[in-house]
Amino acid sequence: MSNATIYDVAGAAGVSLATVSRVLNSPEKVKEETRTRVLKVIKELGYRPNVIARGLASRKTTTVGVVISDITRASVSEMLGGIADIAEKYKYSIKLFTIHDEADVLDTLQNIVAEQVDGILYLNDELSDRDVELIKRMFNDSKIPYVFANVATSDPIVPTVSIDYVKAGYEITKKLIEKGCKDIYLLSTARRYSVNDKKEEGYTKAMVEAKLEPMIFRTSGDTSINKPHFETFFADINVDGAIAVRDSIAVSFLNTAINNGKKVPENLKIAGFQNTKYAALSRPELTSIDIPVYDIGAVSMRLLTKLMQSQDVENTRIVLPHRIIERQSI
Amino acid sequence: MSNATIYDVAGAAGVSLATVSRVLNSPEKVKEETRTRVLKVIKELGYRPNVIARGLASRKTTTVGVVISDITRASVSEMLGGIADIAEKYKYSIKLFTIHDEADVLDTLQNIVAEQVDGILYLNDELSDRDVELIKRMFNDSKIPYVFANVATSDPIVPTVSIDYVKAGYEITKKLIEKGCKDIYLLSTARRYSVNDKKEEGYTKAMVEAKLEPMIFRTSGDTSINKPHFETFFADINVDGAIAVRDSIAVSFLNTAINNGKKVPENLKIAGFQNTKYAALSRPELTSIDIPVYDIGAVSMRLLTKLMQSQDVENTRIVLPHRIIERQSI
DNA sequence: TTACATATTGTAAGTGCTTACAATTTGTGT
DNA sequence: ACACAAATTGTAAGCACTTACAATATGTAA
Repeated sequence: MSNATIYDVAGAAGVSLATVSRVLNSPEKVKEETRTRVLKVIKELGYRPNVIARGLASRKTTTVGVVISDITRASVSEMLGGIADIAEKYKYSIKLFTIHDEADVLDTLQNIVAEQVDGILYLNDELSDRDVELIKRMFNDSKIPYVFANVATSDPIVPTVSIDYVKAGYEITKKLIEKGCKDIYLLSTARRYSVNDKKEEGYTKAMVEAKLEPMIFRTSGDTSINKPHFETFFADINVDGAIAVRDSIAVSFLNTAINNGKKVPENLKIAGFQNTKYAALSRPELTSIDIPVYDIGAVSMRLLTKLMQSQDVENTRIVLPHRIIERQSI
Repeated sequence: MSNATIYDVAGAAGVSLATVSRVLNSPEKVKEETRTRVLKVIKELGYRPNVIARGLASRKTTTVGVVISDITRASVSEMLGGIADIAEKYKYSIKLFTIHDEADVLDTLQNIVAEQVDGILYLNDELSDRDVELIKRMFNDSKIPYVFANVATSDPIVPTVSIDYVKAGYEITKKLIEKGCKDIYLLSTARRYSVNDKKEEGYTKAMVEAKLEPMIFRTSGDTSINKPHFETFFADINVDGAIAVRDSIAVSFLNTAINNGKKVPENLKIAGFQNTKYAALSRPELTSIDIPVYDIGAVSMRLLTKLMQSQDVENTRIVLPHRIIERQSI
């Protein structure tokens, strides 16, 4: 079927292959009459230009590489949703690259470059400033436009779409303090993520301002691990407020608390981050910082398209708004 | 940097470009000595073959297309995880294609074919038999190997990796009956999914066998919609057992039930499907059918690689095992 | 009608690789 | 040292497009 080539079309339409190519790429350069004739043949033959050949000849693949570490995380897949929608709109294809921390990052990136993508979207909230610097240099060298999505970096140059995690951490902490909490814990991950560091920064700032002692409890993001961890927590710790860096951690903590006789929100107020489905599916429902993950994906893809088409971009460091979704848990 | 071409390598190594190509593609055909020399130059120049040019010349792109509808669903992203891991192992790249029901499916598929992928993985539990037939014909025409992942089809030929959803539905229903439930509802989606139809089939079979009345309640998969829906449910309906086609629906139902004074599992036993994180994060914890979603992805990708390399495949319809994870909710 | 600008189309040279085939080198047995 | 086969390397023709440049057709004003 649709394995017709541009030659077949040219032959059937009685024109040269260059004309067919023009009909597809710069139709205004072709006389109306022949254009419609060629288009008719194209439709009849079900012709679709071979994307690979086009990519080789034009040195553009209309493909973007999306680099992710763990796709199964809810925030990542939702971001991908936003990316996919915008990519489709601008006719870009998406090539997925997973990167593992054990692996040689530079090596993987070189592979990505060899894939001839037109641009790269890097989603990774675990990136340190040093990583960012490394990756940035690599992409600059190969002159491929790139955008970091949901990466907290202090580099003032790299194109980034994210939210102000420090502010978010500060605000939710302040809110708990206003509600009368004194012993507020931040439930964070054992492994360091740059965005979680920012949340911690905001939390700490609010606590110190209120002359309260900041207390960070680190555990795993895995429910089966953090649950027993939380069990021991209630045995000997005094707590009337908790902010978790992820909703799933917050819900796990909330369940354990209630099983240990705590009343939420009366004795203990809990909030999460991300406003995922978990928040709406807990009992009581969880207060959470809504992070526009889908939008982060969509906006970063949009920014990348501008960069790829070397349009002027006024601001390459976009901070999206967040807001506190107040539910029953505080 | 790494924008060296095969000519550069050939020049620097003092061989023809054909030899360089051989070093990369069939190293046994080139003398040990020159091979090491060429490899050394390759490393020095940081040369990586241009994947696009290679694809054009060899008519193989070592890329698979993965077709999905809604990537944000937990089961989909987890499947993608399995796919990505196996793809990496066999050095295949992944190109993502999202397909919307409003859109012209055939048109989208033709685009995918034009992308010159070596194989296609179709993830979509919403597919009807008629859809499958259509898609199958399309792929056969263009001679591209394909595998359906997590699609329930009665077609005996199409390569598929899935689980026995009828059996799963039957088993969980039977389990509730054994535990003494009489008024067991199946909570399904308003929109029809082929896999949900299978679950319903198994449920109905078990109910009829036990001389109980099968009752299917259809609602949205969206919590904010099904929650009020469930509220009205308890006003005038007698129920002592519920099986939901998704964990998130089960948890939403469970929360509403408890808020309406039901005791779970004493008065009401609830089970879900998929054994996602939601199941472990509900209170009480949710019994659920564990569906090896990651494995479905991994196995289907493995099957596809075999098909792409036209290896003999004994069985192209793979049924993976499921099992009931019994927790506190039944 | 002619000269010239402009619109339209065709020709052919890439794009960076693979691979069939030809040419050359090497090794073997005599 | 020679004939021949096998191993190794090189030459060149694609692969299916894009695009600069050339060629031709068309339109306009004098």
